[in-house]
Amino acid sequence: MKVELVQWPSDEQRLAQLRRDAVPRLILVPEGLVPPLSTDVLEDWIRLPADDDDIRARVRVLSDRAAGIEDARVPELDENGLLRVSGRWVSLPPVEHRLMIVLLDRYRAVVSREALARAGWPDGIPGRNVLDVHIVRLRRRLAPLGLSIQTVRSRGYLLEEGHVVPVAN
Amino acid sequence: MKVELVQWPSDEQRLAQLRRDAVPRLILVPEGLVPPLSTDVLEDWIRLPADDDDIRARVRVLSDRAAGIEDARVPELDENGLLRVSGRWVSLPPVEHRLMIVLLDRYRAVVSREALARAGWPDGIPGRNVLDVHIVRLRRRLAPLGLSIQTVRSRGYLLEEGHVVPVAN
DNA sequence: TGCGACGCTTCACGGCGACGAAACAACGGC
DNA sequence: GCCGTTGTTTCGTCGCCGTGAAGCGTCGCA
Repeated sequence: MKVELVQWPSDEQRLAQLRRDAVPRLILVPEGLVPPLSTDVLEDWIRLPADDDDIRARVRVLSDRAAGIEDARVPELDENGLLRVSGRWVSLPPVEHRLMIVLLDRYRAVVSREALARAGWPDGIPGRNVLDVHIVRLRRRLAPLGLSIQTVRSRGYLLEEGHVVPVAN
Repeated sequence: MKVELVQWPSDEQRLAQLRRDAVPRLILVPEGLVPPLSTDVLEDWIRLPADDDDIRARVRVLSDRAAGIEDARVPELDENGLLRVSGRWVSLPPVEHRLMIVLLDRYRAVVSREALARAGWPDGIPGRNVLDVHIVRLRRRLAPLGLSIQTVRSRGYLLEEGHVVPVAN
């Protein structure tokens, strides 16, 4: 993941934005100025003037950390129906658990309604509307984890990271 | 928490030990040498010669991070039924003690009701509802320690740090 | 352009089972 | 005796799941 270089204190506003967006960043602090401190593991700073290799070293570490956090963002489903993503979790009831297995198996790809129906109800689907209802319920349960199910009309559904709606101030 | 200062590369062995012990540490790197890099959030380095304030700043951040991790550390249960977490403690009666052993063994993972029943009553469970009642009592005892037992419906229970529930409007 | 068919979303409802919690009684150590 | 622990009963609550129905946009077709 790309690491942003931030001039201090001239880039203060940009720094605030990068912090909100959880973007890894290295703050360049001129001689004589106090660095802005944070325990955020995606933030680091370096005193100027600095060796290019030192800057590269700190950028490298930040980038590796971001990659590690990124890995933690891919959802994991255990055999008990517990779905974990980036530290948080929800428990999925039996039907939604079975649906989630195939959705995760084809993460970011389309899964047909038939495939979902077979996964959710191996003994045959009870009603014509059941799948739709369970998709709605699954959507609501996934939202707090930052996951969303997209509809691909007349093709099926697709699981992906939720879209972060830009907050209008 | 105390942050260790490490001379590089002369303190290399000590550094390895500190890493194993998860002790926060700041590595002092003389001019011209390549710093040892790690994504460990409890490790940082600084190029010499450095301003005392800069060293203090980095030590401060490491210390704050260690404090944050300290708060989240896993609870410990001794053979007398004393449960300690972040300085505070409670004493657990026999049944709850045995339940707690398996809950801690699978910290943050689901423990089935059957497993809990076997742990709590090795000679067979007396009644149908006993486990539920003891879970309730355990919950009340754990709450002051910031621990909570989550229900995973029809699958079991799960022990974790208590949730600070963000109040919705 | 207007209309209906279709696909999808969402809600409200009822049945069922799992779980929560209070209240009470029995037991035992200090 | 007093208090903490334990088991039991009982009742209330909540989650899960299927069903019916209303709403809405898209597409095909006359």
